[in-house]
Amino acid sequence: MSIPTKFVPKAVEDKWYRYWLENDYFKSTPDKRMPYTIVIPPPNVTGVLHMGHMLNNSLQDILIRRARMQGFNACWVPGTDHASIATEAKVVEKLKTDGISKNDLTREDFLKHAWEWTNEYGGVILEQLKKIGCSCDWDRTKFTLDSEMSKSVINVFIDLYNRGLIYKGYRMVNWDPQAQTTLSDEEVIYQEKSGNLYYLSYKIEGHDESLIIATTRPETILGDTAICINPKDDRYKHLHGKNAIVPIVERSIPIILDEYVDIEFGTGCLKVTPAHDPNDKSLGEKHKLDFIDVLNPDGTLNSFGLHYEGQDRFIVRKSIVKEMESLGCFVKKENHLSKVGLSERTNAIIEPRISEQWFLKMKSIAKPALEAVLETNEIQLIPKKFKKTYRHWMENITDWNISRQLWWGHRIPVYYYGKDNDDFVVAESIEKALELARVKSKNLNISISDLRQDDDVLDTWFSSWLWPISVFDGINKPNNEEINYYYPTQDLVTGPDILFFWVARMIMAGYTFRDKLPFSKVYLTGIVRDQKGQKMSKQLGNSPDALGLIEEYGADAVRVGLMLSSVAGNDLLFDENLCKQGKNFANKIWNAYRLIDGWKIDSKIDQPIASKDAIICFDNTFNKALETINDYFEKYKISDALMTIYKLLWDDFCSWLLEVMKPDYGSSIDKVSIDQIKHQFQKILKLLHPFMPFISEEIWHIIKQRNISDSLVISSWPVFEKYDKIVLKNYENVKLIVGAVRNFRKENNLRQRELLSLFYSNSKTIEFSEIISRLAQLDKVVFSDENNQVKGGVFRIGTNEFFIPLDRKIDSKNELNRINNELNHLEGFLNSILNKLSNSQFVKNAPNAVINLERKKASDTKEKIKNLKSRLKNIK
RNA sequence: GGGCGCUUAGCUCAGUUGGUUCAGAGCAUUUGGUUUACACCCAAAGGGUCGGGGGUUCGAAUCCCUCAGCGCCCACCA
Repeated sequence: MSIPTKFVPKAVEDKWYRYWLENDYFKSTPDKRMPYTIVIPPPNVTGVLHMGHMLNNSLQDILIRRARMQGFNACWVPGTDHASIATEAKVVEKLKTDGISKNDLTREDFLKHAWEWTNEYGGVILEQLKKIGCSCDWDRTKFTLDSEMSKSVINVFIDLYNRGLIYKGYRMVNWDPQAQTTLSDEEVIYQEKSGNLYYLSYKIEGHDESLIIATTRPETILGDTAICINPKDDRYKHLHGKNAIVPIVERSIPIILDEYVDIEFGTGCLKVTPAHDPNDKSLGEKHKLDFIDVLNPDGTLNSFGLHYEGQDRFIVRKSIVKEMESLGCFVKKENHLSKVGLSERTNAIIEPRISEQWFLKMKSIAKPALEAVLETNEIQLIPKKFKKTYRHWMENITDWNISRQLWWGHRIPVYYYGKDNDDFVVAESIEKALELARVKSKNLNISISDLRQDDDVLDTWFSSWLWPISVFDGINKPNNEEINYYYPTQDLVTGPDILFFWVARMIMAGYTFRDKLPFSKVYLTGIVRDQKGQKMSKQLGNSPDALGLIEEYGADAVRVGLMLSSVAGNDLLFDENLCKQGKNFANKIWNAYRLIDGWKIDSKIDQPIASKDAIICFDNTFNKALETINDYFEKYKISDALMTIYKLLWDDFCSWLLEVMKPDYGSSIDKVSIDQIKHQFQKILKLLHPFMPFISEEIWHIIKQRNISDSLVISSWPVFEKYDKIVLKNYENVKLIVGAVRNFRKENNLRQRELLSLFYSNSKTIEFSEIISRLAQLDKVVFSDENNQVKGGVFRIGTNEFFIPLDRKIDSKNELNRINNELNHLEGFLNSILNKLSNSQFVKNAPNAVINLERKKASDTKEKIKNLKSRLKNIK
């Protein structure tokens, strides 16, 4: 036999992927069918495939492949995200290794480098997705910086501005003094660091008395504009309404009252520096304090720093303490553990800094998005537990800071024409801006050279929140055929970590720009962790090489490995052993095919009854499994669906069906049987296809029969047919009997192939006895009520008693033990039932069905006990 | 600090509205097997007071309270 005993994935994966592409099986265009659409969560354009992507995209592929087989017009739109911050940082770093500093480049030059980088590395990840079998419509590939996509973003900005939802405001941002840029909150890593807490005294105006504040950042003293105390703090009641004097600058500042101050912490007196601390900023706004910024962008003090101007903030921290000492204002210092924000990129200590940013008002657009998930259930989150998190965020939503001080991204379409803060217009092009500026300023002399576009770009999410709409160009051409057909999409598969950043905002965008939901189901995967429960990351180096895994185990196996452990919303502890399990499974499938393929067919042989019965049993089993699998899919229990298929193939198909139908060595199989087996196998391959597309397609093509469509990928999902519960019950019984005979052999050290006979009593017929004979190596399975006369072994299944004559000493000790154990168990069980039934409360309160059930249990158990006891007597 | 969630077999997890023998699955482990598809195999076995305590109920893994441990999100103490 030339077929290898082990499945070799490499040999088939590329072949079939190419074949699918060549035949345009993944392509979708609007037609009469119902659409089933998924938009991919666009990975970073310069990213490389990691385990999270594998999980995510395998799931999407499973959903889309099944939908395709179900007859939907399946459309999976792929693409990549420009990922402003991450990409810009990478480019900056790369330039640095080439000896180029970003600060030395013009915006245009920098963007040229960035595009070069993007064109070189961009899309690598999409190629990697193909390796795991993703059936995206690649002709639709989008990039968030494509001109069409850009236009959508700009149009949306203009639209929102015109609706009065976008405004300019001041906000405290994370400033990286080393890179001289703002960072998003996500790029700030908080670390516990031990530092000092300095106690310093401030004079009270018009008094001899002082008050003592505690601070970790003495260098910001020069920016103090108030002292804050808790109004309930009895120690300081006498200070209400007074002023204090900031040492060194000798500035008089008010003593304000706010419950924000923790009486317990430090001295209960807080110095307020609104320009350098987010909390102080809100105090400053609330109490209308002055904002004094004492820092330059590079982290040195500015002119407000007086004689410290030009010195680094950390040097000033030390010297200012010394100066305070000499002034007699220093009281003491304590060790203090505090969290310090560090830049993820440069490791520099972040300075909170107030700057001008663009904001989007969220309250009004959040409303329909909140209702859709919590009230109408138009959009479902899977699992449901995320609804609460979603609500919490949406109800407390704050305005969205959409500007970033970066170059790589969609530049904010705001053009300034004058010196005033309000001298700007919002327009899609500079020409248009000129027109508007002339109108707004009533100055026709303004020319293009007078216009200056805002330097900032938009937050990356400000483009990705449009993704389900913009990939179909639904912003620019709101009535085009594609958007009307594909939108709203069906399922979105993504991680819970971007529920707010992305999912919630897409929902808001959907209702804001199309008045419709963007998708109806959101499947939130877990985060892939290693076995210690740590998040997989490059820094930790605990992330397995995704492509390496495919290389080692095969794409199908890796997909199975991931799916076996992935319950929606639960983090999964990734274990390479799961891939091994997937590989073993692939091999099992492969060998099932090898077995079938190796049989000689003889069309003159009649089909044995056992084979005919086995097919009946399997067919019913299949339909029951199909019902379960479909139900699991409905509930997005993908791993359960896979496990059901796994067991269907491994246990029911291989261990039972094939074992029954396998012709004896050297014999041939009849035509009917082989056709039926292939038919059943093909149905399983269909179920398998979404999970294991490559191996299923490979085997499909080898065993396919003439009247069957070309490719599995476009074949139809099996249609559920009603199954016969009685058949299944009898089949279960068969399995129990076979198992019992096998046990009997084992206990008595009988050889596998030694023929035995089986007699049974208490039941006139045993269904599918031919199957039992074949699998348990019996010459007959017959009814007899006289089996007790002969020597042999006995076992019981349900109420039926079985007897195997054996002309040889059998080990009755085992049997005695077993019967006694069972008797004990049954008697205890019976007792508990009888207790229950004699409990008047139970009889009074429990529903009739439950009571009847208990009665039936009691009588069944009594019967069993009676049988066992008579058995016991006979053995003795 | 605020909010949410979790705790079931050695591991990863199922367990619908409380009610059949409901305590489950896969993997792992142990034992036994195989000249006739697959040792990436076959057949079987062991293994859990459902985190602790209390309550509601005729009846609790399931509902309530409480304690302990773990995790996530948000806001962060000068």
